Parts: sequence; structure tokens; C-alpha cells
Amino acid sequence: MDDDWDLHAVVRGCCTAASTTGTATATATATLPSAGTLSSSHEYLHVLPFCSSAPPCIGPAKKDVELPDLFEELHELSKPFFAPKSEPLILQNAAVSPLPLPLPPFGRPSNGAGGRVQIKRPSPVASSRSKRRKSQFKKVCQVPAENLSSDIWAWRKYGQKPIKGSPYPRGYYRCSSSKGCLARKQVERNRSDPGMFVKPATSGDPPSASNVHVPPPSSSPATSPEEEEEAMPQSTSRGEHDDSMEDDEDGEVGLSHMALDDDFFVGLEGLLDDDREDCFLDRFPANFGLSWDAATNSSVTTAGGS
DNA sequence: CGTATTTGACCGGCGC
DNA sequence: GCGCCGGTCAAATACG
Repeated sequence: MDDDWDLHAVVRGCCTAASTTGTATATATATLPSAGTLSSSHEYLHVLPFCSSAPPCIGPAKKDVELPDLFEELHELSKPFFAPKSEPLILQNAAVSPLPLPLPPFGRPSNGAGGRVQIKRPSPVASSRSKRRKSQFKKVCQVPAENLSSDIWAWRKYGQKPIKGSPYPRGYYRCSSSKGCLARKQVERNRSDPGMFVKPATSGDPPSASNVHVPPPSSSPATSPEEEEEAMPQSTSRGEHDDSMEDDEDGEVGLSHMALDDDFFVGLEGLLDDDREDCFLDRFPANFGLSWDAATNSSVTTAGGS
């Protein structure tokens, strides 16, 4: 029954994903084969816990710009979301990560419980399920399909659930780029703006891009949510209520944050736009493009191109 | 054989 | 206090 929902999510690009349009479109479109398909008429709700916004590409990205400032802002924004006292749990990666990104473990809960309560699991099923329902960070921003797919991280689908107000099920993905990556992502089709995804401003891609250290080199980024769209149930009939989702979320979330985040990302995107190529090239020479393509086509996962 | 994906069940949070 | 909904985990299945 959910065959249509075949969600392959590999969203590459915390940076790209965050970007809104213009810039991303240029780059993304070039690399994203499915982007076109995606924008057909399906929409996704891209919800991430936190956006590390520190993808590898950001590192080398325009240092001329005030990236630091941006990061600072980001930090500020994220502070309330992560436990302030929580030091980057990404230490492990930190060592490996060439990027001096002080970004917090977006994907990583502060004291281990932040994003999830995996730590506290006296019983296998007893209390390990902590779901901060309606989490405070339900900020969602619209992200073009292209951006959505622009994710160098690999995401593994760990769940799917039909949402009440949505004709489309929501897919839950976990970052599989790194082993310790606790980043999670939610992808849902948005029926309002075709080709537009709603991504949480606070959402996060790979937990620490900085932490990501080594994205899938030749391996294809895991799955791509875009593909899902192709297979997703097209309930166009519901396309009218669209606002409920976006507007709702927007309002709930707090435009200020959203705007800021979005803006921030957008700006970043712009900065990265230029460097992106560099970054990618640097990190994913020629394989990346192919891999992505292949991945999209075969819906492969594994970021690990170890 | 290993990994990823899919589906169902459980738990907790939030709203009424 | 109860009910509903969302989110995550765990097991099974499929594919590479």
C-alpha cells in the first residue's frame, strides 16, 4: 500500500538543502537528475532536527565572507534547541574532521537525550522511546526539490508514518553517513508547492557536518526523497489545504526563527554556491557526481563509501 | 552474507 | 484524565 511511498532519501546538502532557490537551483539542477521529477507535482516536507549547516562544503567556503557571523547566529539559534552545556559529542569525528567547525552536534542530543533518549533505555522497549512530540522546533522552511536532494549525507530510512493532515506519509531518516551520526530527518510531501519542500529551519542534516568528516566519496548518497515523490501517491485532490501545513508550521514555528534560519541558509547557500563546486570537487572529485546520479537512479544508499 | 528498506507495535507528549 | 497523534524502535523481508 505504501508502495508509492518508496522513499529513498538521501538528501545531500545541508547547505544546499537549506538554500532556497536561485543559487541552489543552478548547482543542484545540474547535479540532480531527479530534481526535475521531483518538482513535478509532489511536495515534501523536509523536516530535520537541526541543520548542522556545516557541511564539508562550508568549511572551505568563502572565508572572505562573514561565515563566522553566520555560524554564530546559527549557534544562537540552535542554542535553545540543544543543551547548551552539551559539548559537541562529535569528538570522535572532531578528530577526523578537518573542518574547525565548532558546530554543535546538531544531530546529537545534548546529554544523549537531547534528540533522543536512546541512552536511557532500561528496558528494550520500555522507555527508550522518547518522542518529543510536536517538538519545539517544528520550523519548516520551504526547500526546492533541488535543494532537498542536495545532500551529501546518506540517510537511512528508519520509519514511515502517515500524518493526519497529510495525504502523504512522512518518512523518517537517520544519517548514515557516519556511524555516530544521530542526525535524523523527516521527509514529507508537501502538497502545496510542487517542487518545494518544507524543511525545518532548525532542522539538521548531518549532525555535524563537521562531524561528518568524510562523506560518501564514491558511494552514492543514500536514498533520495525525491524518488519517493515519483512513487508517492499523488493525492492531488488534497492539494488545496496546502496551507495548513506550511502556514501552520510557519506560524507555529516562529517566523522569526524561520526567517532567520532560512535567510541565513540562503545566504550561506549563496556563499557556498560558488565554493560548492570546489568543495564537492575537493571532496568528491568525479565520483560524486556519478555516484549521486547512480544513487538516484538505483536508489542506493550508503553513504559510506568507505 | 550484509545492508537497507518496510511494516507494525509501543511509548510519550500534547490537546481537549 | 482520556484520547489522539507523532516519533522511534525492533523484527522481518528484499536486494545487492
